[in-house]
Amino acid sequence: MNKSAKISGQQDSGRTGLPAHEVIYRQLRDLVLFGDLAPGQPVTIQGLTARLDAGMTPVREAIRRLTAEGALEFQGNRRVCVPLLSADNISEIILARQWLDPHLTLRATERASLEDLERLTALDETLDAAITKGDLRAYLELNYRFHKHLYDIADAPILANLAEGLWLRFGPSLRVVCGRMGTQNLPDKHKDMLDAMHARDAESAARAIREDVIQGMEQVRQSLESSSPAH
Amino acid sequence: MNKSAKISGQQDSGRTGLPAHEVIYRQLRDLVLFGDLAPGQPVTIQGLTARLDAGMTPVREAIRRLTAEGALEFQGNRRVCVPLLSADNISEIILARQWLDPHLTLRATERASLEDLERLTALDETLDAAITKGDLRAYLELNYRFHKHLYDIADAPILANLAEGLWLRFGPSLRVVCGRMGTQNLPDKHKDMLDAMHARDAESAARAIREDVIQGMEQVRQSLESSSPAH
DNA sequence: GTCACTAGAATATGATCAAATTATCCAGTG
DNA sequence: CACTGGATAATTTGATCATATTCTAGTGAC
Repeated sequence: MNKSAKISGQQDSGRTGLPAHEVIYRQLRDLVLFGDLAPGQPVTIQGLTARLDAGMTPVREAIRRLTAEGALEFQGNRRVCVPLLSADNISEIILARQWLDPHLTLRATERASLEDLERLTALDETLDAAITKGDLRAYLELNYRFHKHLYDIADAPILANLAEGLWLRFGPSLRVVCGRMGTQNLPDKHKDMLDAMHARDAESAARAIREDVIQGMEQVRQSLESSSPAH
Repeated sequence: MNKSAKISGQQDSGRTGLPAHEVIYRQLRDLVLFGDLAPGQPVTIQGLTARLDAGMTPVREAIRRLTAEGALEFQGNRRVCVPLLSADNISEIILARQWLDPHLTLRATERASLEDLERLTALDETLDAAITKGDLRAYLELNYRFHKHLYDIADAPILANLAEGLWLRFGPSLRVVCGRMGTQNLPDKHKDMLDAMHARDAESAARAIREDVIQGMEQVRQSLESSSPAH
């Protein structure tokens, strides 16, 4: 009678057809991406099983994936934490995005359908609303989704994957910096970019995105530089 | 008497202090990197537990990590396989490496110690020996280690990580192409690059690496293009 | 300040359930 | 009578959990 007890075994306590480790991965990724986890904060398996109400195995696998993507960091002694980026690290990310984002924008401009342009415009308007309302969390998520949609349009899965990995790396630091400075003087070259895309002027669109990236990331770099000045 | 049987529970049947999942990860990564796994080949968890003589959990985690890095691919229906790259995929990788590798070489030239240069020279000589001997596997491994060491010298962990991820993606395809063409007309601009590094001519070194990358990767792209000609 | 001990967290295993692929069989047709 | 097509059964493989084991770090005593 107890031999066939409800030991469970598998998934889908929710309604999705997705495996649990996939669901947990996405939840944890969003936690990192939108700054719900602070840089330097330890990430424990048991803490996440409690926080996300999940089993140990799915949480383990999600942590492994995020670690491989650079969103989390092995601390040597089997501990995992959210990485603390140095100013040099940010410089690397700036360099990479300075090349990746314009290139993807170039391709996106050539391929974007009218629906795509409408979707981007709508996202940007919601983004503006979040800024004026001072809703930091919404800003971070919408800004990500704006760029993410741009990547998707570009139809270059590998390059887009690289770019997304960079977002995972600077997400926590971005949150800290924005939280420190408020949502006022945030960069928004999106309008210029959208105008250029509508005109199918790929070069101008790429240039606008490049400025958007540099402006935003330089603020992060400078903030990081002043908060940990000496080595 | 059997209750306390050798259920084991943990690691270190070898001698290393590394956790099993780390060891398995490296083994599986090398399998992908050096073409021991063919593109399209299914990767089963139970197959690997048998092949690598490991438990299920470490194998699972290794697969998750490699999947996150793009070395393996979820096939939707919970199956995992080695990715089959299209010519477009290779084009993306060429673009990225065309930017990444020269940049890293630039930095490496500025930072390389004499020991580093000696090590690179030694690696390249062993590489030449492998080519003349026609030892494909050794060529693949040494070529990787040559570039990897270059990345390490550059002292840019994030950019280096991106570059290594690209190697994982084209490793299996590279093996197929090289196996088809033999080890004769393989690119080797390493000599020019090393001369430039010795002279601390970073620009020339970067240019040499760029040609090396383009030559090698273009062969892969063209091979991919002819083997799957239609859209 | 060093060392032993303890508490807590991570690693790894095997058992068990679920799903997907493969193999098998039967019916209907040329 | 041989052959194709579809449905069902069997096997293989993946997903998840509970638990045992081991390592790390923190605590207190000497």
